[in-house]
Amino acid sequence: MATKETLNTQSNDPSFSHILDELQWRGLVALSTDEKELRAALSKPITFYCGFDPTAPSLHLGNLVQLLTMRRLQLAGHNPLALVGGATGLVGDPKPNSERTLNDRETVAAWVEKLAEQNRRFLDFDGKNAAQMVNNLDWTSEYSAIDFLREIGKHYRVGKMISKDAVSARLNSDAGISYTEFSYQIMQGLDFLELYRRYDCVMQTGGSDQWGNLTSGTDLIHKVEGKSVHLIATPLITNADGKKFGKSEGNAIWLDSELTSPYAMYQFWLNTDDADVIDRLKVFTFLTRAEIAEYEQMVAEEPFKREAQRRLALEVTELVHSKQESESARDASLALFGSGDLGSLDQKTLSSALAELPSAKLPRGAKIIEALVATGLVESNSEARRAIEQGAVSVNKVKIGSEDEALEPLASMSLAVISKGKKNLAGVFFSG
RNA sequence: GGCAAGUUACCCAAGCGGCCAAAGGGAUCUGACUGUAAAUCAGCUGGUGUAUGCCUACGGGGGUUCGAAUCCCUCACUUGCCA
Repeated sequence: MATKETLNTQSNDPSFSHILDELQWRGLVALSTDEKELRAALSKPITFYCGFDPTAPSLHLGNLVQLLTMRRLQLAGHNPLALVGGATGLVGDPKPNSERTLNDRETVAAWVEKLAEQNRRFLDFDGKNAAQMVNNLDWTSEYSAIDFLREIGKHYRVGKMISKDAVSARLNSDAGISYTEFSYQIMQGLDFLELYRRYDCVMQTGGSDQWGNLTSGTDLIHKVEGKSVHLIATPLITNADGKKFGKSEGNAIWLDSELTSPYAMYQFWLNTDDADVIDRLKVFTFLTRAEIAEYEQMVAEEPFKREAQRRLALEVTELVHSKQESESARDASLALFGSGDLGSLDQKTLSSALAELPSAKLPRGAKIIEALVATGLVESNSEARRAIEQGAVSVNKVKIGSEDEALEPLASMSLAVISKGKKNLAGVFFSG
């Protein structure tokens, strides 16, 4: 993968003497099992795992928190197992408000492949403490219902299962909960047990919203094997303004460049709130404590320069995509937002900037409305008209007053920049 | 298995024969102010495009009626109580 070189540049901050100290400083430990024991366990190389369920064709920023936590642990000498939920994805973990719709087996299997592929870009699968990929379908598919109920189910008390947040929230909601989703915690417990047996895996990491499912495994191992194993739960990343983190225009930010372009990724991070940017640098970059302290000062003294946001955007875009794509995204952002005068840019700069944006090929003389729809800036003609009425639409940075105005190419070029609002830009390439 | 209540747009939720493309929140989007920030204020939010039109939409299907989100039947799902 193109990001192998990026992996090689990563390291933990040597100013921390214990990996747990660094994780805590980065705000990555929301909950954990007994800290003393955890600290002791982490002082020598251990094997740990984190699971990713195939609920979509790509991982998103929430998963990136997990991936980076795993990577930091790997850099500290521990052995990561990246688990893809070929089995748990067929069942579905309980969401707080609604029952999931089951995806068919082919879809889940295809998504498993995609998630596995993405995992390979964030962890090192070569070298001395190489990561390994595991799929829980490998050990669950061989269980018969009877074996499952006798060997695993017997260790679970319904009272305790019901009291877990994810389940009780659903029991108290209108949606209720199916037996299928109710059983999810048992499957996750089984995963940990199997990995403990097969790989001597003694720690699991995951999101704090999964705490109930994480403890399912430690409890099971304690009962069956009489051993204490460990957990680290990362906090749910939230924004200072209370809005959901990791969404842009209501859509998730995906790690797959087909779903979220490097440019969109860069823009997302560039728009990080001042109040959040330092926390984000800690969680999503490998900058050291000292470097981040410098940015903290910059944010306090000259927030309008947005140095921290720029660095954050560049770093994370490189991490998720590549150095080259990250720099292109940055250059495109500078070109399109910078001077305000697109005419001063040469065709080459502008073309490469537009390549980062959604775009459409249209015949000369096409209507502005057509361009808005064709580029995907709006979803319907009505929405396009509404946007124009609201004064949201510009062509080549010049505001459009009426839908009848001509869609002119920029200067002597055969392209135009069309925008809805300040941040939604698209390119139009004229043919003929 | 029985009884009761419920299923409304992205989410919550009102409406209980015509004035319903559906109140009110929330969320997204847009404008102003700014730093591509936050906060604040304002506006939009089914489609078609200009027709007091038409199409689609109040869980699915069927019916009553000039007219149904609203009444009836039926199916599915959800919740609660009883078994």
